[in-house]
Amino acid sequence: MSKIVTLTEAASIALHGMIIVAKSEKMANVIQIAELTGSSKHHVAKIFQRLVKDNFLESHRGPTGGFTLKKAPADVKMLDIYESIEGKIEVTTCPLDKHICPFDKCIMDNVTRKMTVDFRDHLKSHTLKDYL
Amino acid sequence: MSKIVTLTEAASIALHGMIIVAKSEKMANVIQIAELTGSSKHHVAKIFQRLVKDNFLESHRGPTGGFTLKKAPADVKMLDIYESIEGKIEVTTCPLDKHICPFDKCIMDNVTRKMTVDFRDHLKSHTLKDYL
DNA sequence: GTAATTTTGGTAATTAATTACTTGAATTAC
DNA sequence: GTAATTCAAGTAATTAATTACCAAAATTAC
Repeated sequence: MSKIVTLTEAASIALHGMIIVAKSEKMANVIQIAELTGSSKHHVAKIFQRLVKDNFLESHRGPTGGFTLKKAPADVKMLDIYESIEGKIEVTTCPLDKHICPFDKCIMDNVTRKMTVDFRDHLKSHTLKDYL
Repeated sequence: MSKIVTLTEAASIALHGMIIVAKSEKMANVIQIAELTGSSKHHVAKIFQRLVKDNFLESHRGPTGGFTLKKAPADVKMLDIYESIEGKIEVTTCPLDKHICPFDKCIMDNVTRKMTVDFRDHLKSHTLKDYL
C-alpha cells in the first residue's frame, strides 16, 4: 500500500517550530514552542531532537538555553524540514498500487497525485526566510 | 489539532470495493474483494460490515453469498462511501487551529485547504455509475 | 438433514503516532 | 561550588489503524 501525503502533527510541529526559532530574538525552548503550537512538550522534544540530529538546529542546555538555527534561514527549505520528520515524499496516486488495481482508469483521477505534488512543490519553493 | 484529509487503506477498500460490487455480474464476496484490492480479508470484512450497516450494501450469507448494492449506482455518491468510513470531511487549512497559530499568515498558504476541497469535490461529483 | 460456504461479531495482536514520565548530563546564575 | 534550568535519552502508556483468529449464525447445495 502506498501512502497519500498529509500533514501530521509531528510535521506541523517541525515546520512551525523552526519558524518560531528563526523569528526568535532570544533562544526558543521546548516549553515555549509547545505553548505556541498547542502541542505536548514531550512531542516537541522528540521532534526537535530529530531536527538537531539532522543538523537544522543547535541545542543549548541550561537556563536561558534552547535552540538556534544551524544555517541561515534562506538556506533551509521547508521541504527538507518536512522530510526530516516524515521521510521522503513519494508521489503516488492511490493506496492501491498500479499493478494491483483492478480498474483501467484510476478512480481518484489523479486528484490524490495532484494533492501530493502541490504539497511537495509548495514546501520545496519556500525557505524559512519567507516567514521571518 | 485538525486533521488534514488523506486517503487511508480503509477508505480505499470502501471506494474500490463498492465499484467491484457494482460491476459484478454475480455476487462479490470478501475474499474476491480482498484479492482484487490487495488487502487482508479481515480488513475488507470490517469495512464491509460498516457499509452494510450504513445501507450501501446488502449481505447474503452461505455459499454463493456475498454483497449486492442496496441502491442504484447513480444514486451512490463516492463522497458518501468515503464519509461512511472516515466520518464527515472537515475542511481545514492546517493541523494548528487558527486560534492557536502564532503566525499572521498560514505557512501552508491554503495548499492543504485546497487539497481537502479538491479531494472532497472529486468524490462529491462522482457516483458508482461513473465507474461501471 | 448434512456439509460446506459466507457473513457477523468479538477478541486480540501488531504497528505507528502521540503523550507521559523519569533519570541523567550540560550549562547558567548566583 | 550549589542550585536551578534545559536538553537528551530511554521507557512506557495511550490511541487508532490494521491484521489475525475464532466461534456463531445464516444460507446454499447436495
